[in-house]
Amino acid sequence: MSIAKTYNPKETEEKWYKTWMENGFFRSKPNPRKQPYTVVIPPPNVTGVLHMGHMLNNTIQDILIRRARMQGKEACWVPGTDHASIATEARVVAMLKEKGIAKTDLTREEFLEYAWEWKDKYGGIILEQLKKLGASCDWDRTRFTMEPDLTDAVIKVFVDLYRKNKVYRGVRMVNWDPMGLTAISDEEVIPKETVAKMYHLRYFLEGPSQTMGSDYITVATSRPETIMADVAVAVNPNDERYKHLIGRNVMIPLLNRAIPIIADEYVSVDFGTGCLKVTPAHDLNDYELGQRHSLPVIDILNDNGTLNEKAVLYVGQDRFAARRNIVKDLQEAELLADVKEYPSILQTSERTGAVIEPKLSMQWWVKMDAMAKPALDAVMNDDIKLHPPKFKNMYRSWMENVRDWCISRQLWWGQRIPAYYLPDGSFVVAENLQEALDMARTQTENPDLTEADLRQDEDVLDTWFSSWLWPISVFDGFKDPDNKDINYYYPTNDLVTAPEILFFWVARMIMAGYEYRKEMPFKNVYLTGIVRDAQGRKMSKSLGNSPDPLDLIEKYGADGVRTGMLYSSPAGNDLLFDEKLCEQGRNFSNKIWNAFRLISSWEINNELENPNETAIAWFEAKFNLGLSQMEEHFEKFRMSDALMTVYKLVWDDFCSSYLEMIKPAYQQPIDAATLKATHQFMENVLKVLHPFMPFITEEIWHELKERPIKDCLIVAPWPKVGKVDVILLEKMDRVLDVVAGIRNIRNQKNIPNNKALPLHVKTQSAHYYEGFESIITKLANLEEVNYSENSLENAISFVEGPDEFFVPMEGNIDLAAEKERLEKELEYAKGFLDAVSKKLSNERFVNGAPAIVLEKEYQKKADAEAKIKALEQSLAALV
RNA sequence: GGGGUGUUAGCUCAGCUGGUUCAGAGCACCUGCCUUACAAGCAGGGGGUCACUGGUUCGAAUCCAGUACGCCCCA
Repeated sequence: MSIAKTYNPKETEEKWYKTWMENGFFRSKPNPRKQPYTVVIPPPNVTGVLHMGHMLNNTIQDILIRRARMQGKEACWVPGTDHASIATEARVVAMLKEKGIAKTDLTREEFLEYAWEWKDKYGGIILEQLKKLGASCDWDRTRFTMEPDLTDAVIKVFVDLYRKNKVYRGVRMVNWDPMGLTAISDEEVIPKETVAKMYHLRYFLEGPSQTMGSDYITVATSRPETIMADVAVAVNPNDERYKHLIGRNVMIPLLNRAIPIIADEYVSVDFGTGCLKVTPAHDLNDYELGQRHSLPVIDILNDNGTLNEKAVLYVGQDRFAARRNIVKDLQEAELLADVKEYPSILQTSERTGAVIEPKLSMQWWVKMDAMAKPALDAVMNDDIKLHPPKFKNMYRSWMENVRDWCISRQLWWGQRIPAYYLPDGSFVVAENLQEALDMARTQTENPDLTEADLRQDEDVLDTWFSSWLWPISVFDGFKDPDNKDINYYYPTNDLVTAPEILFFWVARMIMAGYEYRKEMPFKNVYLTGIVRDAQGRKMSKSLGNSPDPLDLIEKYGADGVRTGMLYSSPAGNDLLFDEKLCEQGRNFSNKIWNAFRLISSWEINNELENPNETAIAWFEAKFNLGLSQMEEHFEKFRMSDALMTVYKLVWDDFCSSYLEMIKPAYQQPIDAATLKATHQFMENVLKVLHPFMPFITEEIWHELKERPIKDCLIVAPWPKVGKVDVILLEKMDRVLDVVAGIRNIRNQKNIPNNKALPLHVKTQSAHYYEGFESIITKLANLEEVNYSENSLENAISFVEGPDEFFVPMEGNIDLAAEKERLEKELEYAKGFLDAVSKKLSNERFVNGAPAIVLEKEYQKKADAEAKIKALEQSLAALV
């Protein structure tokens, strides 16, 4: 049989993904005999297409799931998408616009019809893409945050929290787009750097002036047109300039309304004039300041950005026209002291380009304090572990200063808030209209109320208000709180997500978990870094620096891309992605492929003795050591290190060392025992590689020998760590160093590899090399090995441990160079001995250091002395 | 402004509660090889004042303080 010289991922990937699906290997159902291992996917946005962040995140989840599955756990990875109200609505609005339809022309119902149509058409793309990556999700469990069951859950929770007084209605500052006449989210606000003008205005003190010339204070503002909404002037309590004025009143320029001077730490002394006019209706910080000091709120703007009658002056003018006019009037009244330019950031609307107006409006909120408490404790006491733990601090500072959560959005795509307003202005909150009507009738004592009298809230709920229920709702834990699935799979095990949403999402899931299941939603949170380009820039569509993951898979194979993603992604650190990493991944695939080719090319000869016992015992030890290191990395969620451990185990130990040791001469057969052991090793190697590189390993698993189709690697048992023969490993380390020493001589002296060399070993303990001689001979291509207690003349030598190795050169030696090399080595050894001796002659060290350390130092000293002696003899022999 | 976190080879990072010849790995680089598993490869090699300054200690990349620079979160 002939096997392709390079691995061909494409058909392999399709074939095995299909086979895994057909055999239901991804599927999971509660199995009391097995330990559950559960991961819920961070639901990608339905509008999304696969980007590098998803690649990293889902590769990691797949690795965890595949390993758990092989470990014999009931592995369940639940996939799904979230409805992404803002993004999806924007997408649908754009699509409608192309068709010449404006959102305002449609009713809510008509719009939603278009939106669902859009979702059905495009919403599944990203999940299909995940399959290309090899993601072994239980696709039968795919959920969507706006599907009926999950919507019911959201409504139920809203109503429940409202009744527990944890949801309330209150005023909040939103980003108002006066042109689009809608509130928009922070994400839709585009900051633009501009040079703004700072106007210095004179506010005269109320009452009789004390001294001439100091009877006013100067307030700096960039928005003079809002002075009519002023309710106070604030100064820093430590500001010597104004301390004496705190508590007095000043008059608003032009308007001549009196407002108080108040003191607040918020005001910075060195910005502007140190006097801040407080306009709670038109600035978020001012609003909070106003709340702290119980100041009134005067809103002087209409929704379209013109001034209303509360402004008294400039009524009906647009805010910018009003600004021009008031500046002129202030100047004429000599109330404008100065105008200064300063760099500022202007917030504009992504939709219309209009300057955003901070505007107070009625919103729905979730009270956070009570729910935050158990969620904070769970993380601080490590019930829920964050990986890496450095995020604990960040988590704590956020949870300790948590603000109430605004959950209403002025959109249509999403779950409509189940609050129903009555004709008298009051409202009821209920799971459905019928219930709402009953409540309304009771509340108003008016049995004649009809459905038509109720008006449901126009807003929808924040998408996070769906996502925070995800680990519970995907198992129908709200619909049926005691069902088999939720009881078995919850709490889930590991969550893999990005640090940016630690608060938005992770913290809130923890809150929901304790609120509704009295239990954490997951035990570990693995936080991945941000995928950046090689220059460290965040990958983004606008920069165009993000490769298309599917192109990469096409080019390097899914296995290659998976390993490429992982090579440089320590937990929580950003990953500087470079296509070269995928290339490295592909090369690794190829390496594995060729190891397989070699093994499968061997003909067996049952007559032969096994000459490879040492090599076999060694690799077994090496494998067990590697496996145990890998398990340790997995325990700590150090995926990159786990991969690197296998990488080196496979490439260096298995391929470069083990296979070279046992490889029969060209076209020679191999003995049965060695072949059997090697097959076993190969299978074990494939197993530990499988979570990282599922496709190639499954392919080789089946190529290696005929197996029934159900006997797939994906469900093969994970190897257990066996005994590690440490002594054997140590000996082989020295042996391989000897081999490297000889190869080095070859390199330096340009001796071709196919020329066999004699080796002379000067040693007191030739038996040390028993069992290894054939290995050294084979790897270094020797013709003979001699042992003696003497040096050899006319040879190049090197020292390993207590022994010295000589390769005769028949006069082909550069004596001077050789001498220099040995002297250099000798000098280093002497220096080292000096340092050790000094340490050992230091009484305080000898008294203070633990016995183990001392012992090591004495050993070091003895080794160094032996080495020096050997080197000196070699030098002597040179002459 | 507040808080967090980091600075180790050209790049990306390990280095746990101070103590092995401790200064490491992968990639990149240099040299020599198309040696019938693999040039997507093999063999070998060079490369770092562990950001800076001071302190604790018999001993510091590791602990402490300060400085510089970077990143993240919140305002």
